[in-house]
Amino acid sequence: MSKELDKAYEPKKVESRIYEMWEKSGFFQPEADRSWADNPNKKKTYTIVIPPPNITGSLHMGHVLNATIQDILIRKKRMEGYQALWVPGTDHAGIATQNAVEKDLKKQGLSRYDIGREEFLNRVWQWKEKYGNQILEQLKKIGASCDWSRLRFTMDNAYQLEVEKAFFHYYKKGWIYRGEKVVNWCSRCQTSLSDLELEYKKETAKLYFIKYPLENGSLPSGEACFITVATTRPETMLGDSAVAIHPSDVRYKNLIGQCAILPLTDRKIPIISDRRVEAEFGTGAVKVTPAHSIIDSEIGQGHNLEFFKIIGEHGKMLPLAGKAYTGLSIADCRTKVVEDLEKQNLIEKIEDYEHNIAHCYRCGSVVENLPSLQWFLKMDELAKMAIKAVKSGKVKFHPSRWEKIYLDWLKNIKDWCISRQIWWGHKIPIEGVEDVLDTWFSSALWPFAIFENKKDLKKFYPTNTLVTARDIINFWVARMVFSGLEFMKKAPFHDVLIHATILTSEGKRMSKSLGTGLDPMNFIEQYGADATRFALIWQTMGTQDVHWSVDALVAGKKFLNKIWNASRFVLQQTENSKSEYRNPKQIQNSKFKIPKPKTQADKEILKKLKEITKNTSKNIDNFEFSQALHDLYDFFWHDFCDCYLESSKAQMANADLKENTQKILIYVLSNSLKLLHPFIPHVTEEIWSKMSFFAKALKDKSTMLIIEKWPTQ
RNA sequence: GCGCGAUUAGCUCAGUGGCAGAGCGUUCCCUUGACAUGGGAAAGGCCACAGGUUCAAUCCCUGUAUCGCGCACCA
Repeated sequence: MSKELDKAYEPKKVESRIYEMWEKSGFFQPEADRSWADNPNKKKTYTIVIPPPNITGSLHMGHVLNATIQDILIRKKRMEGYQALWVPGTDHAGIATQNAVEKDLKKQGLSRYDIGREEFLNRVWQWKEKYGNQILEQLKKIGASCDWSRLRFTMDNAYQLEVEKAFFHYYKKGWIYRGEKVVNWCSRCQTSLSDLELEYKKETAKLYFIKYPLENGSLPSGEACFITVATTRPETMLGDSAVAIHPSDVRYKNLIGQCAILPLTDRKIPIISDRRVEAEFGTGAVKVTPAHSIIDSEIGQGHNLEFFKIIGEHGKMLPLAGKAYTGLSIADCRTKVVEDLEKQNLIEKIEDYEHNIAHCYRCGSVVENLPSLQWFLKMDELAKMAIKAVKSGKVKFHPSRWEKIYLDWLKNIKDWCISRQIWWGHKIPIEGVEDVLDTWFSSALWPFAIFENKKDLKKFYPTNTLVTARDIINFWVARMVFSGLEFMKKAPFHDVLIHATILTSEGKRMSKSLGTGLDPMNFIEQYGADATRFALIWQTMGTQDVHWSVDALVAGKKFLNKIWNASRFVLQQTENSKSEYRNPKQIQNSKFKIPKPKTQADKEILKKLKEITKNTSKNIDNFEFSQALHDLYDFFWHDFCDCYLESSKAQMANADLKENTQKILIYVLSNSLKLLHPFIPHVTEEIWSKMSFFAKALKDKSTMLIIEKWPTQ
């Protein structure tokens, strides 16, 4: 026979049909009825909230790995009888989405200012309708068993209320304040940025050594009459308020308290000492520009220096820079300042210098420092809470080394600039303010803000496991922890699983702009979702980054075919059997007896099955997914197919052994399918349904593998 | 500057204080009734380098090199 199963496994014929079947069954919802009784975990919940992808893009390889891991965890818990809930959703992603829509507008020759705030926001919502769900459809394609009835978006009405509540909660505590501080400013996005939103890129620049004349004309030695400072930003000298040196720097000891004449201006600026100056850098004397450098602003505050804001929000020089420079771009101003200094012979030398320049993480423009009126959230108490949660073990990182990234950031944290001067986002709920909140302010509330009704909140919060990528440990994980502690009095999750990053086969970062990105949808199209899941998990051993290789996909495809054909064999061999073991009702019955071995081969395979059952559970619980999959692969391919299936052929020719062998075949296959199901759900469900077909029980959805009882021995 | 990770077969990676492993690739044999997307066999490794601990080190310790990644500085 083989009219029921094709000779080769063809995912395209199967996957979308199976997914629809699951969706219709309602089994993605934790409330769904289970067919089997005496479930010890019936009252327990197991919850995962998805890291909500941005509404700007489509899934990349990292998303697929991320989702596959969550799906493995959820599917196993579901089969163990838990009320397993995986909440899906998307993030409005303030700057990122706004930029995407602006780019779209630009094609029509428009800017957001041309159409105004209201119309612009309309367009963003239209964008969200159009593209926002694309990524969710892709999640379905890979088999993610999310509860779609609980789909959330960070700008849902109910969610907006939670954000407002959170804002006022902090506000009333006095933890949110408004102030003029020197912040990171992206002059393209026209908004402030937090420290985390900066990306540093190495660049070769010029280091200019500029001579500042001393007020009294000469050093006590009577030789030089300048103090030389080194800078890569000569144009910012127009906003200098001081020259600073390290207090213990003997070279300049006598100059402290004196003044220098700031060239190109008519200002006298004091020479001060400050421990933050590094004596080894440049000449050891540094120009202090309080308005355009964060560290200088701290020095400036400490010494009561004047702040000259000479660079504006659009990256143009302001009047305080002086008449000759007003209106120039930063680059033009630099050229002119250098020329003017050279005319006066005030440039001592120019050296090449390699350093890091801050760029906007969303648009890539160079970030300026400038004083700006912004909202801040006090971080000292919140950071303490978040540190304690990890140190006390209430929140656990896997692998634990990521704790350090988290703790180091929190230990040295500054107040969080939470206002952004963009239009798309949660408006700051204070009269007369046009700013919106940093997108991460709302993401930080995700694990509880998604539960709109109190019953759900009580039942599913705190969640169990957070599965995410390392680059948002501080952006997101840390902020969720303190938000959860502050608003819910409980950390939002217990385990934080930081998974591998998927790199190209050369070990390069996958990136659209570099053209090194691979679209996982192409793999799913060509090899199927199960093979893609297999390939990702197969390669993600330990927590090392993965050098993506198509070989693993091929291996996955072959393995699926192997399972398919082994199943075909077992079904053929048991087609006319009267064994109760063919009946899924029996298979799923917890009282289902383990067949008795009659031969050495029987004994071997049953022993191996017992081992693999134990190990698979253990490995999944320890987040060792790849190990679990490798072991299952070995077991199924070598122990079951190469050894037992071959032995079974002879055994079935023996009338005394035939029926018992059939029982064992069915037993081992059905347990294998269960163990494999979290990893490769479609093919296993499809085969399972064929087994049901032989028992003429297809119509009963309670026989679906997705809710089968997870094997325990 | 500080820290983290890696270095094992041609490639991608597991692994263990006591004969070195997988997938893919390569070579040879097998068109046997689940599967040629298969089966059987084989070749291929000074486990980065140098010291140390040990009866024994690829594994533990110290150092070096190379690659990758964070953080800080980035005047």
